[in-house]
Amino acid sequence: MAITHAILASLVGDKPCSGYDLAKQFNSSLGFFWKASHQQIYRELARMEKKGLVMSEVVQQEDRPHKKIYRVTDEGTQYLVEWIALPTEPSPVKEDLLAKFHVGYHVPIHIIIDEILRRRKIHEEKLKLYYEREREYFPDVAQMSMKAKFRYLNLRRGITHEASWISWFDEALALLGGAAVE
Amino acid sequence: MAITHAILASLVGDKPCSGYDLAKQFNSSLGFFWKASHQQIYRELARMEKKGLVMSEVVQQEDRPHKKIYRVTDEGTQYLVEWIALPTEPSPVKEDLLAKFHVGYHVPIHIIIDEILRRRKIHEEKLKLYYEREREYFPDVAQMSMKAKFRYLNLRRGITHEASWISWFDEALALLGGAAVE
DNA sequence: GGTGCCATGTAACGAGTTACATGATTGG
DNA sequence: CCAATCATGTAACTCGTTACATGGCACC
Repeated sequence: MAITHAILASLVGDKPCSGYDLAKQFNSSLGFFWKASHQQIYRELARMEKKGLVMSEVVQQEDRPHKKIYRVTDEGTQYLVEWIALPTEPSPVKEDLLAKFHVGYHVPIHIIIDEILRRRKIHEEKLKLYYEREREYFPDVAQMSMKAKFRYLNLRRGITHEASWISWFDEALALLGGAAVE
Repeated sequence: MAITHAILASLVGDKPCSGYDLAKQFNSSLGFFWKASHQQIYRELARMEKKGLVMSEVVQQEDRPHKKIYRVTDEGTQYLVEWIALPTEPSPVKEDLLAKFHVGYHVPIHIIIDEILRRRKIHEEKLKLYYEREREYFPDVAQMSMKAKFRYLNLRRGITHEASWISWFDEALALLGGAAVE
């Protein structure tokens, strides 16, 4: 029962929108806390509507396919608020790269080093993107609404997360004798 | 196709063992890169045996239930090594707490603060545990076998991960005006 | 003419969780 | 006597991924 919460949080925290819009958001800003494919989102929205947590309205558009806009019902809002008050455990870890490291000494070291360099780049690009967003959207940290503070903190979580990966990659390269990062 | 890899990595990187043993390990050392319940592990082992990736042998014990010890076949080893050479993407993010933050301004602030303090404690305890293990098992970083280096790096990943959470929690407390951490 | 975006979905499968079930031994 | 540990599993369900399907418009 977790993608339900992510969808509710999105519809309440931002605004009513279509499954298509949600799918896009889950690949960008909402991607800080959740990833989901459009198929999963459509299926879940249908279920949630059956349960009365959201309601939909079809909107016709010119020169474009129709949209099905979903909004959260009172029942859905209550459900979300009650959930927030419940304690949450850290999310379970699933990280392929660490499984590879567990047996890394069984393969030629250059395979590992190459993979580290490749992954490091990915995380570095993401970090750069987050820093840009930070400069653009949150220039004045001292003067922020409550809503802005929470959004800022989510972005900051993305930043600390990516930064911790990068510092670990550098540690790994130093220990395994990989080439210096340009 | 991912728990397969985690199980193979465990059996190859440590030693042949039972589903029960695997389940325990997935809650401790292997827990750095994977979490799995015993039900899931038993099911997956059965599937893997059917595919020929592992083979089992029943071992009778005195005063205890029998054990079914699994070991990796040549085919399984090859499958694992080939997988390691493939690139891996960062694991998808799913973090309830950030979904809560997305709509955090809709609930009384003390609920959020309490949850931050509770979660911070959990991560702090884990970090402490990891540091102890670091001191105990890896006292001499300069002199390590290849295998030890990889194990050490996985532990270090746990450490950087937990540390990044804690620094973020402190940031959040400062911004949201929570009580100072004792 | 091809690629990509807009916008919806279905179907099949594999991954992961929760509940249920059994039965012996050890330790407080 | 109760709880925990050892050790196995089945069944039912939801979550998540991959593949398939449709069809129009915009841009190069």
